[in-house]
Amino acid sequence: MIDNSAPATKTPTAAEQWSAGSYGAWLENLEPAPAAGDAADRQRPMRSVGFTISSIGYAIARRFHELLEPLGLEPRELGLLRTVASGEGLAQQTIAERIGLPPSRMVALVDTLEDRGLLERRRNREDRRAHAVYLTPQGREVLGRAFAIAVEQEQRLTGELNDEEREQLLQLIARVGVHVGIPPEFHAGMRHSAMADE
Amino acid sequence: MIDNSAPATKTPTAAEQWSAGSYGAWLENLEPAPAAGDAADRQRPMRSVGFTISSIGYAIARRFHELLEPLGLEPRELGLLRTVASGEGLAQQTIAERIGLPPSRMVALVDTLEDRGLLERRRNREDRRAHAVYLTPQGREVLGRAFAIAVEQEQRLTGELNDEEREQLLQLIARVGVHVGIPPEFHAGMRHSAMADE
DNA sequence: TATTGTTATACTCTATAACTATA
DNA sequence: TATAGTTATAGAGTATAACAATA
Repeated sequence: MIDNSAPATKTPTAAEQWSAGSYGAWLENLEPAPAAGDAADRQRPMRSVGFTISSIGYAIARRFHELLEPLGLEPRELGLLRTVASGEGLAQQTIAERIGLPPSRMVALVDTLEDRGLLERRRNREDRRAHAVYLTPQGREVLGRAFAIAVEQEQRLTGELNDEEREQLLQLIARVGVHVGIPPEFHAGMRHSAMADE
Repeated sequence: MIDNSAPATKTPTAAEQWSAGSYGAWLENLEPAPAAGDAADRQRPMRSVGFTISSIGYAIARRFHELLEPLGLEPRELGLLRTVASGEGLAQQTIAERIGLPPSRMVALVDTLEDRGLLERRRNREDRRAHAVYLTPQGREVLGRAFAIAVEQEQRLTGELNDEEREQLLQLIARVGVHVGIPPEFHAGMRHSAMADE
């Protein structure tokens, strides 16, 4: 049996946020969906910009996740490695704050990467409460390989666009993104507080 | 303590897929990230098409989730309502298959919407194992309101684009989407089997 | 008394598989 | 024996808050 008492004001999980259903599908016409049984109609791509960006964006992120698997690296772990690389010696919680993660979640995240020898914690001498986080040489190497994978995917994705089209696409998306607050440095999925008010 | 024995071959959760970190951030240069402490640099938008689409797409879906809250409707529930509307009287598991959900998950989903009076189950007379699912008048009304919300968001998102630019954007994204398998009818986040092989 | 990092805990979402009732 | 739907269960991911060490 299901508890259905309250409409739930809680923080939405990533899964909830992403299963956006097919909200833009009606934008073509007022029929709520293509006729049942007509498989061809159901294959017709959506004409909603919002729906299309979020759906394809989801597929791209999932694909990247798969591409990263040979490295044994989760996208979130990669995000952490990169953040550490951007300022080695930062305190654990400073990093957590920067990428919008609660400190308690950082612990396990850093643990696994430290166990794999990709980064290391050192006690800060001036404030012995704090852990300064550093990349290991191996961490730097893995970071480089992940970089190469990202570049490859980008090239595959945009391979058939010429430079002008690619620039055009980036600018058009950016103009759409303004209305949800362009997520600047870190992927919007990494933190839950990046939403603009609109 | 964390079990870090295996690199995890399991099905990634939506959260894992989405927290793509900032994989495209390096595409501008080989520096793994803007210099620490330089807040202005960290605000600089990414120049990676893949990163940008997935990050903004995430923000759009999350925003839509928020916009839907006054209706007390989750995006996934909306997806179900719409699918039911596209073929009323379909069996529960037929719908599940169509939107790529395991039958067991359909149960609670239909339960909550039935409890709220938005749809109803009727026993199929010819096969009394099957539940035919129908919208109620109230369900139809909520569907209409959700539709209006989706249209509003689309207009806000693309308000400053003219028709030509909007069409251009859709086509450019579609050309990128080909490489991850364009999710046609349902949002890629709704099912886990929509990935193309590339 | 406040802060860094850690651990404990409780809650949600999920897939799998066992179960029932019909066929 | 197979299928539609349901329920039970176990696992992962998460946020919150209590905790220890240090300031």
